[in-house]
Amino acid sequence: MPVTIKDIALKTGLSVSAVSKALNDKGDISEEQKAKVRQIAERLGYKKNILASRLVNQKSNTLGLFIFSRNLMWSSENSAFKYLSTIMDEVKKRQYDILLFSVDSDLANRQSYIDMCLERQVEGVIYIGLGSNDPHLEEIRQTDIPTVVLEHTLTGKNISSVGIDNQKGIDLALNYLEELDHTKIAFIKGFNDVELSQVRFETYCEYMKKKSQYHESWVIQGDFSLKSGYDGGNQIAKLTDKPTAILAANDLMAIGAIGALTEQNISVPQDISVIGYDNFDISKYITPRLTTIDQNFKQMATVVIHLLFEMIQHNIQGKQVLIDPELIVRDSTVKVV
Amino acid sequence: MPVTIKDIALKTGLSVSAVSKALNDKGDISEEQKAKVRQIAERLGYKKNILASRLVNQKSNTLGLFIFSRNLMWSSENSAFKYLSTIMDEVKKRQYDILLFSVDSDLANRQSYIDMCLERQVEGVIYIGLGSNDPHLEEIRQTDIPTVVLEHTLTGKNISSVGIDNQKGIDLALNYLEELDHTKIAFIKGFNDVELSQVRFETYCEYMKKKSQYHESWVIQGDFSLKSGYDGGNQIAKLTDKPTAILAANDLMAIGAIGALTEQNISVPQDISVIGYDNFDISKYITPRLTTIDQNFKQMATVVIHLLFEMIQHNIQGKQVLIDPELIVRDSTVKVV
DNA sequence: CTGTTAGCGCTTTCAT
DNA sequence: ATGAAAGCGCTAACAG
Repeated sequence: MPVTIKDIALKTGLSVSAVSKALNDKGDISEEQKAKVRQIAERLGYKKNILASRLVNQKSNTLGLFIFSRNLMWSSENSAFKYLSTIMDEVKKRQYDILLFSVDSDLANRQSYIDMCLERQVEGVIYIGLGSNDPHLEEIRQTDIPTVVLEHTLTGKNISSVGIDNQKGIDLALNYLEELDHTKIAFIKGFNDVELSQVRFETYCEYMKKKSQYHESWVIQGDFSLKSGYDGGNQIAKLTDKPTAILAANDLMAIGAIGALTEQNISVPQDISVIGYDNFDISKYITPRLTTIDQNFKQMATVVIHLLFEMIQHNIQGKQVLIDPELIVRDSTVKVV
Repeated sequence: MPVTIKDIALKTGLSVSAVSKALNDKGDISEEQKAKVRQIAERLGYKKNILASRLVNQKSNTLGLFIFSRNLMWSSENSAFKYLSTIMDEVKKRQYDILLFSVDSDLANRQSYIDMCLERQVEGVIYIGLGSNDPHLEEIRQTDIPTVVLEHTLTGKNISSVGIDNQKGIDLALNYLEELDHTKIAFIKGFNDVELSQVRFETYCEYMKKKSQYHESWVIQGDFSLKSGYDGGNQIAKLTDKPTAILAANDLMAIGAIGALTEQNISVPQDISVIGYDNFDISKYITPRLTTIDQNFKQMATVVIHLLFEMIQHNIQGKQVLIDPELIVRDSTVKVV
């Protein structure tokens, strides 16, 4: 049996409420008593039962965190982790706890995300990697719990969303390739069911169609994994009408593709230029060093927390924020000869 | 104001206790009433306040999770994430919640990890990436809360630890290099203050000293990051008495080193063989494909959860488990000519 | 300043 | 089968 406030009351001869006041350093209690209580508490090894205090305070000081795309997560190839450290720091600063929620891979069996949060009195929720056809999307939009969605736009009274301006990012890449005289550009897509993937692809499509250079065979379906990029690279290697450049929807697929091309004796960037998206740290260290689009994960995470607490504490309405991406030129892209 | 059990009691004309029984599907309540209660609850949008029920049940159904090495985490280059998905799944299966604890980077300012857990009535704790000179180590060892430590051996009445047999892993690598006739082997170390790093280095030391081939200049201090591997590679490139092989304490440093060597026109593996440790997914896709030591992260995570719940539910004593590593031969290593 | 009382939302004896 | 009452550990309003 852990020691409670009651035990301290008995030992000190004070009332429970006096002890509570002392422990919480309230004003209406003498310094002597405070000292005494603290000393006894220390000696008894007292630890406050935060669950109980949260119940009476009607305040959980807890945030819920959902991370999706588990398949990617498994291989630590998930951008979610890029945000995590910043989120943890910022949340801790504000004295909140984080409940890390899992989601059943079995769609049908899923309990409502909102219910999980409601039952735990969660004050705010963060979603990372939410799918654009997730069955609970509408429910999330309707909820009263302040919510921030990363990498996916969602509007609603208590919803903010933070993402990269993917259209701008892809345009950045495409325009750069244009400067290098590339017109035959292949695209390796990510998962179809996340928004950022759709936007990246659509931006590519529009550009290529505008240039009358859109060819089905240059569009490769990937899933953001290294493996799918590798497979994509092999597929492109087999093409008779090869592109001069490949734009991948993320760095990992770009790296996978480069691996495959290299194996097929197609050299990057001499034969084919490759450009990624994400600016993962590793992209700077592979050979050739990868040209890519930078996302400022840390900035995004900071904005997420800022928006969330604005909603929680000041009841401010949700906002949609798009962060500007940046082109990082390295060695995997070269001018067409 | 959220709807409570009391509201349902009023609406149904039943008592609070009857409603509680109905909601929890207990035996001593008629089926009709159960149905009625459930229907009203549904209509009112009732959600159980789990905090309250945990308080009375004296059971938090919550696990604490600590992830250290934040500096690495920040770049998603942390093996911690490799375990995370499995841990989340297994914990969810058992109907437990996970509290993700942050640790102040400011050592002095740190609240005791144990206190954080105690206050939240956490039933079990998992530590990933605990430093071997963490100030709270002794406290962790003393705690009554069932605890599992990953990647670090720690013994105590309620402590289990799960790790890779790092000595075996490094021996695997070294023996393989020996088969390839390498005698001049450099080593890129990780952080000095985590156990796995120490073991990996010591195993290398012993081997080299046994062969009378140990040279200070072949030992490079890294920190597990790509960058430090890159710097290490540059350092090695400058050596007059160059090694014929580099063993890095993890894949990321190996990849960084390869990057640097390549830039210095030292080709891997023709000039220098490189071998990593971890078998990160990416290692299969870079050029040259990296020879490395595999750690079965998923297996490790499964063991962690198994041990933890054995301790929590069956009061079984903690165990120290070492998982066997495996050598993965790829293209970054070659026989000395 | 200090103690008494009530109560957060839920569960569980124990009568009825 | 149902309800009254007590209580989990803590805090807050109010009296004294």
